[in-house]
Amino acid sequence: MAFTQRSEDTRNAILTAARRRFAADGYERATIRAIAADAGIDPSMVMRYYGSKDGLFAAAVDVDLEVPAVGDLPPERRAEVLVRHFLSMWEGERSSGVLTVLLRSAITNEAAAERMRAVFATQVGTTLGPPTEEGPVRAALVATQLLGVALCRYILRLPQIVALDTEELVASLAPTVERYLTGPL
Amino acid sequence: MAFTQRSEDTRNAILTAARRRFAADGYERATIRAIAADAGIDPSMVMRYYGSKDGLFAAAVDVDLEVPAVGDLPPERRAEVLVRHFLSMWEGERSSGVLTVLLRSAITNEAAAERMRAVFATQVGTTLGPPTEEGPVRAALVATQLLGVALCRYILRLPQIVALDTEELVASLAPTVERYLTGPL
DNA sequence: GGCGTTTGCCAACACGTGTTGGCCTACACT
DNA sequence: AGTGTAGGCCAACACGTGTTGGCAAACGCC
Repeated sequence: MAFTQRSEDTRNAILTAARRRFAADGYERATIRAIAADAGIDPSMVMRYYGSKDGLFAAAVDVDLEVPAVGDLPPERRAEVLVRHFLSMWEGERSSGVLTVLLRSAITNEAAAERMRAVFATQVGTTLGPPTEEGPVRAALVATQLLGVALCRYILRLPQIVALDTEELVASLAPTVERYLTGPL
Repeated sequence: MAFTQRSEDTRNAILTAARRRFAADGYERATIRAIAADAGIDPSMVMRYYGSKDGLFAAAVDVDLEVPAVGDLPPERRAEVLVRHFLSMWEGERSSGVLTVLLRSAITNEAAAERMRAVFATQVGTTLGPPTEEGPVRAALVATQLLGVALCRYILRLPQIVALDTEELVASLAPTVERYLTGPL
């Protein structure tokens, strides 16, 4: 695959358009026709390149969270680093909505939910510190808070949460995350 | 409307089936035909009783959160009462999945998201205490944590969160909620 | 320059959807 | 018992969907 430059270009154009549409409309409402129109090509090309809508979705949702190894940091800094990284992943241009796609469709699509659990298990549960008995539970509690913020801020768009800037969010969330990481259970 | 008993029965049968289908499949995947089949009647009846799929959805998602007026309680008890109430609303049989419907479809359906913001604004934002300047922000922060838990527990079904029982959840979440209600911003 | 492969578009299919109108049936009321 | 009204089903429509096959054009290579 990927011989010529031209094919790679449209391939990426499709993927970008797909992520934007999936992020904006969710899996079911995002139509192949709309994605193709955004990419400026014919719907049948999407099929040729990605096989099916499911195949395109799988490609669009293939993401690396790049969770930093906070285990090496002093305990009192871990929470802040995590919150900052998480927010920057969501705000970042380069992610181009992958996380929105993942979360949004994990909610309506069981396959996507399974993928999300896998992402969590492999990329989050293991990197929060030394593998102790209670590590995964702590990581999951952190996830409830961070995903809750993402949900309210980027999907439901609760005005009060949207209005907060990064620093205010960090100040509010970091103590919570810190307590989940180090406090009693 | 609602003259005979028979019509009221099938009306409720439709609504129950609709809630279950909407909760299980989301707005787009839940088809009127499937809902009608579950209710044991003809698809056209759904139209006659609720006008359209949107109308049915609006009826299915019409919910009262019954948020207790925690403003009257001593501050240190408010968080625990809120968390307990929230969890019991989700676990409760009587809700028959209304909250799942609301959250799940608020994510793919902009109308549902708007409704969710409205529910939050009218039923949550006002009942958490005396109407101060920063009240709504505090309520919204509480929402991020509680909705995050609901998301991970009832929709994504993160194993670590599903495994916790009510008491463990309350013990973990109440301090967070308490800090959002009373701590510094 | 000629030729095979790739890139792309067009038109169409098969299917499932929300929605509608017409018809039969059973109830309620006098 | 007779009759009007409401409850219910059937068949169909119009539409948008994912997907497919065939055909024109552009490219890379000899």
